[in-house]
Amino acid sequence: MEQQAKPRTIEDLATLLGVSTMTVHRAISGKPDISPKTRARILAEIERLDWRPNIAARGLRQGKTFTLGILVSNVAASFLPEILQGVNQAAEAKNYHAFVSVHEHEASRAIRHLQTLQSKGVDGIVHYPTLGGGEVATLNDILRNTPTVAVMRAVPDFEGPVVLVDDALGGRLAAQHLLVLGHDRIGFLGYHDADLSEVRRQGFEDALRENGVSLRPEWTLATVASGASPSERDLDRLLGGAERPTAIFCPSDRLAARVVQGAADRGLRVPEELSVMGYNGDAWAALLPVPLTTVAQPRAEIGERAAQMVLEERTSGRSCTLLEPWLVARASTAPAPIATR
Amino acid sequence: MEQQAKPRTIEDLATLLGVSTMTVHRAISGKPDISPKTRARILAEIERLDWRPNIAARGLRQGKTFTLGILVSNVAASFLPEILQGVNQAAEAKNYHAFVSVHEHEASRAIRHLQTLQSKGVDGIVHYPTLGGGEVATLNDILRNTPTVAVMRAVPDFEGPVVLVDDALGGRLAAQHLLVLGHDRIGFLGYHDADLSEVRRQGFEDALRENGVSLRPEWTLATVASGASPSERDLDRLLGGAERPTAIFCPSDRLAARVVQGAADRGLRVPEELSVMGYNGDAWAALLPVPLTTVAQPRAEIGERAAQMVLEERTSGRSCTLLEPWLVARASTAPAPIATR
DNA sequence: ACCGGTATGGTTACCGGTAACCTTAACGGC
DNA sequence: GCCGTTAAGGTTACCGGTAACCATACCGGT
Repeated sequence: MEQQAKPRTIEDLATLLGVSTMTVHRAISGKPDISPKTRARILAEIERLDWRPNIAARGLRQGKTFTLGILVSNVAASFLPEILQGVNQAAEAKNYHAFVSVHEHEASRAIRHLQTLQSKGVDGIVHYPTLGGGEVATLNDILRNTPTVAVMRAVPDFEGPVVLVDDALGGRLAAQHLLVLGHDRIGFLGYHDADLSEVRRQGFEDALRENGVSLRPEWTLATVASGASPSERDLDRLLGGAERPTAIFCPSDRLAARVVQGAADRGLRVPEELSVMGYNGDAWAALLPVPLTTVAQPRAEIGERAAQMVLEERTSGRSCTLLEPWLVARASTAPAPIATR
Repeated sequence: MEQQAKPRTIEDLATLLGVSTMTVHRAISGKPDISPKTRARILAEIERLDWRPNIAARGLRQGKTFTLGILVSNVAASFLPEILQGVNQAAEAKNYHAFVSVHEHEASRAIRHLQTLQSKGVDGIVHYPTLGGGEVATLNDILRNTPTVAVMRAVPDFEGPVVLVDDALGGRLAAQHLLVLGHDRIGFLGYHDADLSEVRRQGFEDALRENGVSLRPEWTLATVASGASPSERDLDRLLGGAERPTAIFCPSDRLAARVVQGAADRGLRVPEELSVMGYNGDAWAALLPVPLTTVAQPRAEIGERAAQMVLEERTSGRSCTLLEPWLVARASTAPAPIATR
């Protein structure tokens, strides 16, 4: 039983089958000018011999690689898996292959990866921008040749399309929820170095004010470094005084979870004595001892939209897709306690 | 001020500079037969014009792409970010570009991605196997042409090299820790569908037995589906009886965290009345109200080793690198309480 | 003046596919 | 019998780089 040598190239295969490379090509590409019988025979042999074309060579000739590059800082970010899933799905639906490049928060690496992606000839790039903007120049440069879209975060000088979730609206939703529950002594604990935090706070505050409730300055802290935890001092300021809020809004679930814990440490019951709201809709936040009320985002859809925009080719300049977050009410919020002062 | 057209190909560039493509090539490749002056001039122009070669074309000619593909189920898995970081670093140290392909736990997608990676001509593949083995045939097939290494998990029929952490040793370390603390009423709560869980339990049990302590069958549960949480029934069985263990070992931090919570729900103090051990060294486990004692793994090193093995080309058949885990003692374990029975 | 060697650079073919174009045989119509 | 048409397939050039080989100028030595 002689083992047939595996054909490596389309030419090997053609020789093996006694036809020309073009005929093989017609069989695999669905192009006409080949008899159904011949096509069937060739496809069967390809299957049997487990041959696959060299995608790089095809891409070189066609000027198209059916490939989508995704550039992110780090896959640990809680919402990235779902965004990637969205991108993947939209890409595969159009027969594209999507892959992820990680830059670990280093601008030089991000730039290098962007250039590599372009050099590899990807048909589009989806970027989740987290760097201060050190890569924006490169990004704009690449944008001129390769469709590129940013997701989740608006970058000041980036000239390409963006897919965002309306963070101001998210803040408003949080405010409405607390207003309906009758709260009027309300605080905020956010990040000092994350633009998202500020936008969410702004929407939150606006909605409160429109309803005649003010966000108390003495209970409005934006002191935490993103990725860090609030200090005990911050928690004391919010929860330690005789005078304290009945509800606190945080622009992330992580922060909210810490506030809940800080409240517990100080003997405050959540939600009976204190309502706490998070943001993001992280899955783990539903599994906490006190499941968090939060504002959720359509993560998979962000990815899908981004992929679609990138692949639709209409380089119609800077467009911005704005998706809507929604409220997920769980156990960390409750009607405001009767004022006891 | 006329805007100079950007050269797209090496030929455009050569024409623009009044030299041949070969001279440009010599400048960028570091090959000899070019004067330092000419090289400097060309490199300067390349910089100025922001030209980069087409990597696909280069790869086609050289039969090498300086690219490494990583295939994983889902980037949400807690330890993947660090493994990816390790792979990335090792790859970049050798001027390779590493990227990640996600199959979302679907065998058909995994197979398709593996084939795509090979078709793209990657120089190596790092795979984190989570599927039941449906992709192993494809994997072995691809292995014949492209160096491939599996990480973290041993797959029965996979014929290529593997980088593993010694889970049995991890179990033994956990056992030793509890033995030193004087525990002899010990339980286990693990997964029923994860081989890792079983191996860790085995090592744990072996080390206990060698020291004359038995892992009580009535407190040894492997009932949880991986990814799920233990049922209240399971927790009751471990913690609810009058007769109960003084220490419990879990093969993951997630599980251990739930046990700690279950203990709190039942009025048991951790670690005074119950010691709980986790596994994985997840960062968040240090931030819990009771920081978890756990067995940590050299995650970045796993990635580095895998990348090195793949890139070192020595296709010396099935080799297996075994790395060692270590114990991280935190607050969830303490000396065994005085027996009160 | 001629030769060989070196320094520098150009030419050609090729990697593995595909687009554009060319070839052949069979058939039908008049 | 001749021509046009079509079905089915083959040939050639090309995508953008690079390996292998070729060409020229200039040098010192005899």
